[in-house]
Formats: sequence, structure tokens, C-alpha cells
Amino acid sequence: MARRLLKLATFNVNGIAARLPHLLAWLAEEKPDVVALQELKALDAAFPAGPLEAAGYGALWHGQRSWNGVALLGRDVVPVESRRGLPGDPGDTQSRYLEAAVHGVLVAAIYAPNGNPQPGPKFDYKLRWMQRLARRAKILVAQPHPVAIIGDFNVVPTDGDIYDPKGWRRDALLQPQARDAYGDLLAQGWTDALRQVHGQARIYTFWDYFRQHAERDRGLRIDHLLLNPVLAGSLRDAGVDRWVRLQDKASDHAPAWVKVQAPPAR
DNA sequence: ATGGCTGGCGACGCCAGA
Repeated sequence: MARRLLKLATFNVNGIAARLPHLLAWLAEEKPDVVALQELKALDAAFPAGPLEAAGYGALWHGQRSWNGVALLGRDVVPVESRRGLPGDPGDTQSRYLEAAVHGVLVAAIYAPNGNPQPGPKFDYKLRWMQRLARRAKILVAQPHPVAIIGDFNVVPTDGDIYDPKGWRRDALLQPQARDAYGDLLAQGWTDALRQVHGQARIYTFWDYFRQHAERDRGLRIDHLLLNPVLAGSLRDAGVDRWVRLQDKASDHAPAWVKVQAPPAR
């Protein structure tokens, strides 16, 4: 008997306060089971736990004033937290990593540093952060249960993942060191779900606010869903809810998602 | 090579995003 499908999604909301109506409309329409949010840009006290609970979602969140901030939502359940903050640098106070078990999947929600301008200290921080992520990912990939790392990686993996690689070649998101860091993750055994499902087809998750890039589909693929081998075996579909990006007052990212066969209850 | 647009902050312009 076929088990039901589980939909896991990641959505950089670019401000949870400004985007709550969009988030609620998307949840009602697409009914994802697990959601990673990035760029809350809000203190913990300002997180809209009430409206989300009313919409049927339990939540964990790790906020921060003005910038960053990540959350995990579970449909009809509160995620069970396993880690808050990326290990490896006690001095790093930026809220970019939250890990929890949700619906039988261990999910790491990430918001990797942008790294611009490069070269410079922000780019150095980006690369160090990615190295720390790789150390955590190496442990996660080998788990005997389903694991996913989903979020805004702020890496354009190849020139096929952006509408204009030449125009962006100096950007931190396209630098060889950033791409190598992403490649190192894949080499651990993670499956890039969107590429796995769509081959070399053009697929974007971010479109900047300039020159009607969203409407013209001039975008970047920087939000990724990585599945460990246990979970990759149950991958059934993947996609991007681009309609969200075409709404008035939208985030500059759209939700990206996978559908996997739900792990057996235990 | 640059600027264009947006959210948050906190008081009108600046920082950061990607």
C-alpha cells in the first residue's frame, strides 16, 4: 500500500511581519507539511506564532533584530528541536540555523550568509560558515533515518542556475569558492532535489526587485533542498511555487519544495 | 560599471539584501 506524500518546503520570506499575509495564503493553498522560513528580520517576541497556529501550524523560531532569523513549521505538529545555531563558532550570534524532527524527518533549516561584497570580511564569514555547515552535514548525511537540509544557501551552483552569469560573475553567490563549498556538500552524498527531478531545465527560486525580473523570469536558483540517501530514495517530486513571487508586495524568493513518501510512523 | 527596488530601523536617510 502506498504511503502518503509529505511536502517539505523552504521559503525566504524577506521579513515575516511584511509577509505574513502571503505566507498564510501560500500555506492555505499548498498545504505543505514541513516549512523552513528564512529572513524573519524580527525579534523572537515578534514572531506570529498565534496566526500560524490558527492556520494549523506548530512552529519553532530563532529570531534576531533587523536581520536573518529562521523558523520551522509543522502542519498539525510542533517540530521537536534538536539544535539551535550552527556549531563551530561560539562567537557567531547570527540566527541562521535551526534543526528539528518534523513528521519523521530530521530537518535542518538554514540561511547561509550572502557574502557580498567580495572579497572582504563578509565573504570570509560566508566561506567559514559553509565549512561549519559541511562539518554538521557530514554527520547528518550518514544518519540511518530521513534527513533534509533545506533553505537559502546563497549559492548559484552553476552558470545554468542564473539568467545572466556574465553580469553576475563578480557576485559572492557565483564565486568558485562558494560553488566549491556547495559541491563539497553534494560530494558527501546529498541529493539536490530540484536538479534530480528536473535535470538541466531552467529553474529559479529568487528574482530581484529590479526591471520586472520576476515577470520576465530572470532569476537565480539559490534556495535548495538537500536529501540524505535514506530520504532521497523516497523522493517523488520537486518544484517551485513561482505564483507566490508574482503576487503584489511579494518576497523576492518563491517557496521551493519536495514531495517524498512519508516515513513510516514509529 | 552602475543603478535599479525592498524591509527594517527610527525618524529621513541609511544599511543590507542577492
